[in-house]
Amino acid sequence: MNYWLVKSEPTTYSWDQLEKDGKTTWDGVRNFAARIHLNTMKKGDHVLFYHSNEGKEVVGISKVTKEAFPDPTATEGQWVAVELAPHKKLKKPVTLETIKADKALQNIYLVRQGRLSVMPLEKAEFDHIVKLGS
DNA sequence: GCCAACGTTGGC
DNA sequence: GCCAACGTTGGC
Repeated sequence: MNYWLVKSEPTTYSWDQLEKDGKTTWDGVRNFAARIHLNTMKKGDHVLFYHSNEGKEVVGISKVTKEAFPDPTATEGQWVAVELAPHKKLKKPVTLETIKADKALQNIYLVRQGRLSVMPLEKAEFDHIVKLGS
């Protein structure tokens, strides 16, 4: 089992929308590093859902329900998408501020490399964020 | 293959 | 709305 974090601007696609839809195709990723991560995702992996720009907080845990397949929105290039479904909403969102202030989370990509939209997490880091949110 | 210029993302 | 950071592109 691997652990991940994906970002979305809530004005584009929010956690609430994911809960309403029941599942979604996570497409539109056009970044080489992010693509490698999408390709590594396995069915059942847990994925933290982060709202960028508005909120700037981790709001829920989603699950990979379909492993990487060709991105239907890509007209050129070998881009991939996965399918995600909501798993559990965090009782209280974990803000970027909290994460930045937490010694155990200093090394996650979210802090070190703000622009990456799909990133891996260590199990300990994942568990820690979930704990902060419960 | 290097590096400058440019575009995009995302925090503030 | 601004700007820093970083990825990508293109000229040499």
